[in-house]
This record gives sequence, C-alpha cells and structure tokens, in this order.
Amino acid sequence: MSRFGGRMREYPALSIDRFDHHNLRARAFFLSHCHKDHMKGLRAPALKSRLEGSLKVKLYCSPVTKELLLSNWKYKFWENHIVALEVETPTQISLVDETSGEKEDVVVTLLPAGHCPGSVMFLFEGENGTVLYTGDFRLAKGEAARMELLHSGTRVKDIQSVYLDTTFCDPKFYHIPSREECLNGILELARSWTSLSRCHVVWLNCKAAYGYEYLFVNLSEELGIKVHTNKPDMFRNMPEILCHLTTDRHTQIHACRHPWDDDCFRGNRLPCGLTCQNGTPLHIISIKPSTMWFGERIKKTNVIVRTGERTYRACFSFHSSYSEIKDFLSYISPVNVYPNVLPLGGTEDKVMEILKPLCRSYRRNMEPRYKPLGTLKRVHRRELSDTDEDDLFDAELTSARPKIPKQQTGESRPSSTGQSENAEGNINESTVSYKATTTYTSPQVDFVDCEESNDDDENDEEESEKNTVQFLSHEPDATSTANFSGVTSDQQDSNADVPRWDEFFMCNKLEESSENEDNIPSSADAGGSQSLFSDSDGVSDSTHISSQNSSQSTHISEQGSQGWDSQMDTVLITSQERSALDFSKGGSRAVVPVLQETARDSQPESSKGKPPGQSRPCVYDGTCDLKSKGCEKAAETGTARVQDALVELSDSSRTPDLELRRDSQSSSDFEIPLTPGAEVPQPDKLHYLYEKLAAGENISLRKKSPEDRYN
DNA sequence: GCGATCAGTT
DNA sequence: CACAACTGATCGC
Repeated sequence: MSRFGGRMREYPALSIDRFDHHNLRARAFFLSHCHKDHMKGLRAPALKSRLEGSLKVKLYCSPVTKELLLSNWKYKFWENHIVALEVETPTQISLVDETSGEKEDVVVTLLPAGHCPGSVMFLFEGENGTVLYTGDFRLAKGEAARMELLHSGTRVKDIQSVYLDTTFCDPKFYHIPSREECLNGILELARSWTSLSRCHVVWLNCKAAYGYEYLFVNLSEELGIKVHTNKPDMFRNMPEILCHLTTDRHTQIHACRHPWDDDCFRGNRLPCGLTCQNGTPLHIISIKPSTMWFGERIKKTNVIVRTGERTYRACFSFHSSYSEIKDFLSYISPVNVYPNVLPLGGTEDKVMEILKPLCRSYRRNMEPRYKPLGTLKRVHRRELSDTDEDDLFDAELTSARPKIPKQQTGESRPSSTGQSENAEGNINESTVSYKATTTYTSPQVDFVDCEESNDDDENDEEESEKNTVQFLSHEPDATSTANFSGVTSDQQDSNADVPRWDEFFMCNKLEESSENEDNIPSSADAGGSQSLFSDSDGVSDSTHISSQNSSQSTHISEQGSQGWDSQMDTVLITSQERSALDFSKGGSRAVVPVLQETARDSQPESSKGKPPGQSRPCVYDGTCDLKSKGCEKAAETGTARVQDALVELSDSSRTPDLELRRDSQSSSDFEIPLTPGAEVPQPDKLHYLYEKLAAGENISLRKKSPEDRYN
C-alpha cells in the first residue's frame, strides 16, 4: 500500500495520488491509477470545495483512468476538472498559484505502468530537474530500456529522483513469474476444465480491484468463452474489454462476486447463484489469483498450485518483483530514490540499503574508498576472517543460529551479515536452511511430490503440503563435492578474449559464464547476446563449477529469499543467485557499486544509453570481492564447491492433463530491442581501464552534471 | 449522518 | 503468498 505523501521534493506544487491535508494546496493533481489507496481524499468535501473555488486546478491522468474514475458516481463531480493526457505524449502544464499569480511550467509524460488498466508512471521535466513517479508498476526486466521517452537520444535521461513502487522490494520476492507464464498457466487449467463438458465451469476468485482485465480478455479470446461479471459498466466505453465480458450467467468462466462467495463455492454454487446447467449440476473449480514468489535459487516454477479438491491458486502479480525493481532502478540510475511503499515487515532503512547502491549519489559517494587495489585486498582479508576457526562474529551468531553443522560454520558464514541484520531473521533463515539441507550430485533435478521449498515463509506449508514439489534430498556427503573438484568452467571459452575484472586482478579461471541477470536484464531477450560476459544462456542446464564457495550461499540464505540449504559444502546456485550477491553483505555492499560505477564510467560516453547488459560490463563482477574470497578458498582446498545448475520446479502430478510447466524463464513479456547506438566495449579498452583501476587512478569519465547541486 | 481510522477478513 | 477492498466498531464533527 502506498504511503507516498503526495508531494515530490522537486515539485512540491504538484500532488500525486494523495489529495488530503497539505495536498489540497497543490496547483495540479495527478492520479496514476484507480486503486483506492491512491485516491485518498479524492472525494472529500475539502477537495470538492477546493475545486469549486478554482478555475485552474486540474486532475491529470490517463484516458482510461479518467473513464474508470468517472464511471463511479461518487467521483462524477470531477468531470469538469479532469484532463486526460495521452500516454507517451509529453505535455506542458502551467502551474499557476492563483493567489500570487506565480507561474511554473513543467512537462509531464505518462508512461505505461503495467499495473492495472489505465495505470501510468509520471515523468516530470522542469527547472528542478527530471523526476519519475512510478505509481504502482509491474514492468518486466528490460522494459525501462524500451521506453523511448525515458531516453534522450541514445542515452537514459538524467533523472534526479525516482519515487518508486517498492511493494516487493525484498529479496524474498526475488522472482515472480511473468505475466505470460501466469496467464498461460491459468489458460491451460481453464481450458482443460471447461473442455470436459458444458457443466464444467471456472470461477476466478478475484479481488474487487482493477487489474484482472487482461486475464479475462485473454481467456475469452483463447477459449472463446466470455467471462461473467457482476458489473461491467465501468468498461462501457472500452469495447475491447467489454466484448469479452458478459452479464449472462450461462457461461463457463465466472469472475462474479458476492459477499459470501466462498460459502457459495463450498455449496457448489457460483457467486451469481448459478448451480446447474439444463438441470445438470455444475462442476466448479475456483482459481484464486495470488502473488507467488520465488527466491533466487529457483528458476522455473509452477504457476498453478492446487490447494484443495476443487481449488487452485494461480500466480498473479500487480507489482514488479525484487529483481524487476532492481533492474528498473539500476537502468534509470537516478541520483535519488524514494520508496513509495514499505514492503510488509520491512523498514525504510532496509529498503534504502537495497535501492541506494543503484543510485548515482551513492555510487559516487562511495567511490574514493575503494580506489586502490590495496584497499580491496584488505577488505577481502578482513572478510576472510570468518573462515578462521575463531571468527569474531561467531560468538554473536551462534546463539541465533541453532543448528549449523560444524563443517559449515567456518566456511559458510559471512562475517559481516549477521552482525547487523536482525537476529530474528537469521534464526528463521538458518533454521529453514538446515531443515532443507540438500545436496545434489547432478544438475538434473530430482523431485518428489511433497512440500514446497520455494521460500522461507512458513505459511507455505498450509496450502502446498499436498501439491508442490520438493527436491529429493540426498545424503549430504562429499560425493558431489568430489564429483566436481578440480573442474573448471567450460564456459569461459566463449569470452576468452575479453579481459575480465576478476581475472585481471586476482582470480583463477573458475566460473566465467554467468551473466548477472539481475543487472543485465533481458540481454538475451534483446536477441543480441551482446552482453560482455553473457553466454548463450545464463542458466543453461549445463553443470559447471563456480568459484564461489558456500559462504556466499550462506548469506544468500540469510538475506532471506530461500529456505533451503546454504549450509552444505555443495549447494546449488543459479545465476540469479549470484546476482543477489550484490547486496548480500553489509561489508561488501559498498564495494559493488563502485566497481559498477567505474566500469560504467569508463566506457565511451556514447555507450551510456545502452541497456544495462551492454553498458555495465562489471556488474556481475561487482561481486568480485566475494568472488576473490571464493577463489582463494578454492585455491586453498583445490576444490570448487559450488555447483551451478538450473533448478526446475514442476508439479504436474496434481494437475492432471495439464501442461503447466513453462519453458519461458523470462519475466519479459516482450522482445526488448537494443537501445540505438549500443555497443560492446572493446577488450583492449577494458584491459586499459583495468590497468588504471589497479593503479588506483580515477578513470571516471562522468561529467559533473547539473543535478549534482542536489547532492 | 458522514467520514476518517483501525482491526479483521478475504 | 501480503494486493486491495470490504466490513464493522469507534470516534469526531
């Protein structure tokens, strides 16, 4: 839920999505979408009188939002005060103070937000800089790169501040299956059920909110069955939606609601009251769209979970996942970011810890600390202290970590995580991790029909006990470690000519392949595979050995996204996981952005506007401090301990006749074109830059930009 | 009587 | 699976 106060620092004369208190004095109002938590005060008498006393003040929103708003009689009084702005059409607005006559111009551009019908983000450009208010959004990785109006020529606009939807800005929401995956899952379930007979009907148990319409439309289009809804009148002027809805109850897909609809369903009655078709009783299943998320370890997931005899949950999210948020923000790379939402159980500080490294102000501030290589090394050395038997932090941590097999404590504990993060979380994580301790000897996934293992939430067990899959636990042993000892990556060859930060400085030749999916969004989708370090598929099924040792896995787990094991010598780690390493340690966190920044800045200016995959060669290697630790450890033992493998979760056993497993791994619903002018930095250039970095020279090419005055 | 707010529910 | 809305109790105007 939004807790944005309504005003942005740069343009306090505007109010967005809040219409009470001080917002009443705004010179212009903006509504990003028609959800109640963004409409506070919008029909209050105070605002009503404000409108009546003014000729100038308007509410700006998208045409669809205007339509939806005015379809509700309670908001009819807005009719003459709303201005619908076309999306992706920059519009100049004059902000006049009606008492002083003072005037300020601002150009606003509405960008599609993918949250619900009519939802937009607002991009404001004016004399206080360019700022972006995202409202609520669900954008797949790489979508920011596709938005022309976020760019100026080939480069991303210089954005001062982003006011960001941080609903799922917590690593535990690392991955949420894409819209397409979710839609396809629901589609196939609905198709298989409705095709059994005319009496087999599906009830979509949706909340009373806009946002499910594309689901209705797609089901109707694909299955040729209109969706029954109680009141489609708000769509009366949207034929493309309306034509897929019906008020005729005799249809096989229902999204109707009733105050006691769950009771109706239990009594084999639809919320609209229908119980039979031509005298034959209905066979009703319910599909409840719910947000499902997955930690960074699990790539493929089932988007449908059977929760009872006739009930299913289907993955559905209105908001971007953690990795999508990070992709979005790191692409925009604003000077400042302000979270609009506190994730449940989260704090502002925690969210900012995640977001700040993706902002320029933070990256720049951190820069000097890490210039000399010596500093880097010292940092590593310090962090390695936890591999010593008597780790300074062990004492603090042991009490909070009840059950860690002895062998792991030395290697797998990050030194700096536990001390600062809340102990409660650590208890949870380590407990769950231990419970789920699992070792694999092959990238081939073994699974049995059992309890879900996709996250750390205990609630999992209630609903998924019967249905979801768990990886088959093998005896934790040395076998798998042995299987992989001494094996080096076979995937480095493809990039053999390209100098790499880690190799350049210290590393052996382990682990070359993976992109940081997190920060190199959709580079594969872009069709170019031009990312400097990309391989053909960041998470191919191939097995290769990572130089990362289990210590990293541990703090991934602590970071909170994944319930299952991080404590063993051999653990699974996917490329997604590696990308999460960026933020997994307090002590190392600061290193990351610096490396990213320097790498980024070191490139020709002309490459700045490229999608992240092309423009940030070092993002993956932002983990190099961690990596070096892994390298050292590996060198020490001569054993690489972390297996890189793709994990696939699937569960077809409880959804007979359905093919619900999806091949699509991408969160993107679209192909992402390369930003014009994008190019890959040349190897020699990189080599040169690394040399300079090693010498402690500043290679930043970033110009002091005008917005620096805000720092 | 209306609206704001909170807690609980779905 | 936590999104967003509804319900009911309470309080204030």
